[in-house]
Amino acid sequence: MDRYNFKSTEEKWQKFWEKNKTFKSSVNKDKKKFYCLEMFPYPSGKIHMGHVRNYTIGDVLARYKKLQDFNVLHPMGWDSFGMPAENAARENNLDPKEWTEKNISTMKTQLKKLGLSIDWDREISTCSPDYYKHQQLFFLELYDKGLVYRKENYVNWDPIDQTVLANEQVIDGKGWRSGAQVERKKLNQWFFNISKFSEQLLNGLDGLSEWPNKVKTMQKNWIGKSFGCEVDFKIEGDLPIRNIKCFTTRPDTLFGFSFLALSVDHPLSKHFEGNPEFEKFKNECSKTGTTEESIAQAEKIGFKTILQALNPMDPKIKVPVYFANFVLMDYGFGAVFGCPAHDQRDFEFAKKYNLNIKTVVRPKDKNNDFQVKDDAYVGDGLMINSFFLDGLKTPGEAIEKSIDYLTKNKLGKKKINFRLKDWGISRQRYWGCPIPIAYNKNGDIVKVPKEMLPIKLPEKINLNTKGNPLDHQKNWRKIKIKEQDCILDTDTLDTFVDSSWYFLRFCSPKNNEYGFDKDDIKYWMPVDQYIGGVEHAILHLLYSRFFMQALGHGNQNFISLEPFQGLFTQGMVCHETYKDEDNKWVSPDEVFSENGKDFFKIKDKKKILVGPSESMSKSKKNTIDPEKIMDQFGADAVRFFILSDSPPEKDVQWSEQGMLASYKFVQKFWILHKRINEEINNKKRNNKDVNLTIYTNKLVQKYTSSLEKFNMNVLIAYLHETYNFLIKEIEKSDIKDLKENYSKILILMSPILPHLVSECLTEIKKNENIAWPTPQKEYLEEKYVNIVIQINGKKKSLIQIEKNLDDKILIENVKKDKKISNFLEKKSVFKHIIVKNKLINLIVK
RNA sequence: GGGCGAAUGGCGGAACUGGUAGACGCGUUGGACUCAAAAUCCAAUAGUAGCAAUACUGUGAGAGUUCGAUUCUCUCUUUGCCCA
Repeated sequence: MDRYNFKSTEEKWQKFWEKNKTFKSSVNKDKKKFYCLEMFPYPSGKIHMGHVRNYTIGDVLARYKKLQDFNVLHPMGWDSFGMPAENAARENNLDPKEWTEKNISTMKTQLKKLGLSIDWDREISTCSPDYYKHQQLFFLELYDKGLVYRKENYVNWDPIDQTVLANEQVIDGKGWRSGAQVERKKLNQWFFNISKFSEQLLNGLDGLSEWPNKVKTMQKNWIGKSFGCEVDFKIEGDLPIRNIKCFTTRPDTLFGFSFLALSVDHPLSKHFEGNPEFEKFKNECSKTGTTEESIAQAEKIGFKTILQALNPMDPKIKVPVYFANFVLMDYGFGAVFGCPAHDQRDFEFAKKYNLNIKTVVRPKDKNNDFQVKDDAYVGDGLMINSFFLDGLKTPGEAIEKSIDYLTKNKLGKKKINFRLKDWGISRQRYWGCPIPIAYNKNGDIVKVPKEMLPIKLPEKINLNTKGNPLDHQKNWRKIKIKEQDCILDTDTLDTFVDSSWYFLRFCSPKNNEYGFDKDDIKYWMPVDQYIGGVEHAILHLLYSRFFMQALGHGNQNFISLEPFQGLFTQGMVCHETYKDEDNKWVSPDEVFSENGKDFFKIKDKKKILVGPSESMSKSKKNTIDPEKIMDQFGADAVRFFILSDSPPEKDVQWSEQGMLASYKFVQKFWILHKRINEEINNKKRNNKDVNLTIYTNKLVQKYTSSLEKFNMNVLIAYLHETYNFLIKEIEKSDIKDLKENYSKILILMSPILPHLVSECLTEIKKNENIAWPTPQKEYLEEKYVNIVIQINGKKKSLIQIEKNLDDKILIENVKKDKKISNFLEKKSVFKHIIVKNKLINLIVK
């Protein structure tokens, strides 16, 4: 018999879908819509297995919903601005645009080869002026709403590359590329006022019932709402400063107050300018990066001032005021009060500068003499040495009472603080969306008028310059706005901005006037199911949620405030890692094994060290090229395998044997199909065997519910099971039933194996309608049931018996069972528990 | 250090609201076909004892709730992710 030719069949169907625009979508208010979206890829060159997994999961869902007669929107685009293009271009003397476009074209071909049900007419690319023009307009809109502002801020500065680094580009305090010690530097930067929406973004999470709790918790922690207190400290000393405000979440520990620490950027610092000691200290501070981690790890250092701060709880207690490297100006008020006994960081600082350490909280199991010794005590407990707070539980009672006291005496007040900071969106890069802002001769901000948008990036420029390449584009920078000579801002937008609204653009990708059409998004939004990697759990998802808030801010026409109704985060694709004797990574292509345990290099037969399975990455060379695999086994088999071995939310191990098994399934299913088709067309059999009908109806039910729950690996198990069942049933079943049930089974399979099934269905169903089956209740109910017989809760036997049998008759039957009667010979039953149609438990003594 | 999750055969993993643990796949073993191999097909496959029917043990460890716990509660161990 002919083997299944996946190559020609897959090509045939892909052409068919493209020619017939099978997956084209348009607004149709008579139908229920389903917006299925996978995170769009960065066009890095080729697709990788992570994409295959992500897009297969999404495609299965999209095809399933389409078969359920939803109006499905399933688009695809390119997150095409970003550093890799600029780096690649610089290294190989290329143009980022050409590099990006070439990659897009390669990857698009590869995605089409996977057989995805994408509406390619809606394809977008964020680096296209057609896209970023609207983004520039959004920027101006937000500027008008007061949600964009400019301020001086610290950045991670690489002194060798003369460039700003993102936090993740700082590794162990050094630049990822140059290896230079990263410095803190002040730069003028644009910010989105995301913190204005902290409360809304936090509360919005409660409504997202179809999001994983894990992601919601991560966002919650990131937003970091804390209840605390604003405290006013009176200051004594020779400077014209009489008080300093500070925020704290632990006002209960004020009696343990032993120093006040200020950021070197605190307004007070202006009194120390020119002081060489202070300047030296400030310089020292700038050597610490800006991440919370680097600050936590850095040695705590301080600069003592001549000032003294008074304890608001007891003004007789006076403590020194320091500048310290671990206090940042953008948290609280740039000032923290030090309580060394109950904060490890303060503890280290106090030890270093020999400051008083007074214990004010004791653990519940210690008495009032408890003294902090080698480490701060940061746990819960009871207050001690704190006058009117003594004996109160902390946190809780003690915090409440201390805030009451401060409020009554006008020394402070309750305050809510958020950890979420405003979103810095300026990047000193070329390959990004230009900021539509210019400056006149006086340096005033001048908005680029709407008619002049887009501000296009200059093309084919020299990238081998220090710092921001756009700084060197003197001609490009010149712009005349309302008769004024201005120069353009040279920063570009963080690429997270590009991805914060692309899901809106997909609703109206061709709209020239605005980023989207109001009616289109009213119909399509929100995204019903969003699918992507958990690595975007915080930033991308939070920024997108912010963007919806910002667009809706003061705009009654914009209703949909949460962009993603359902969220699914899939796990990574892993593979074993290989190293040769020189400790160099070796790719799976260069390795062979005869027994699956010992591996050798193909080239020189030398032994290979097998390392643990890790997520596929180019640096560890443990990647598998999806295109090669598709050429070898076909898209359907790859789709089948990538879903088969693990639940989609967990990591999956790539396995050559598993891949081969999936390929074999496709092949043997085709043979089965040929046999069934032969039966249907040439045999006449009319009998009352309902086994197949019962099986199919049960399958429809459990298959659909597993699919709804994203248990795709279970779907694959059901398909194997179904194959094993069909092969036995094929010559027994009534022909009409065979056709009907087999058609249903094919439709269940079609989201996973779309090419194979399309081919099979044309033979079986000819021109008949194709729709997702629903189970027929009469076949789900059974006459006979299996009753488990337990004795003292342990399974001893199993009987098949009529359904809904009377308890008495059931017990009689149970006692007749050989195994049970043997067991009961010397014992007596004094109780029984019956779970209807399932189980009987005899309690025996 | 804090938060969240996970732990089931040789391996990946199933198990509905507490009710037959190990579905399905991989691997392994035996058999059929073949001169032979590959492919394919059939069978077995949690452990221990037994020729066998069968019996006992068994879901990281320990306790608890229950007629009954992989599932619920507590403690611990290991591990993953996120935040620090």
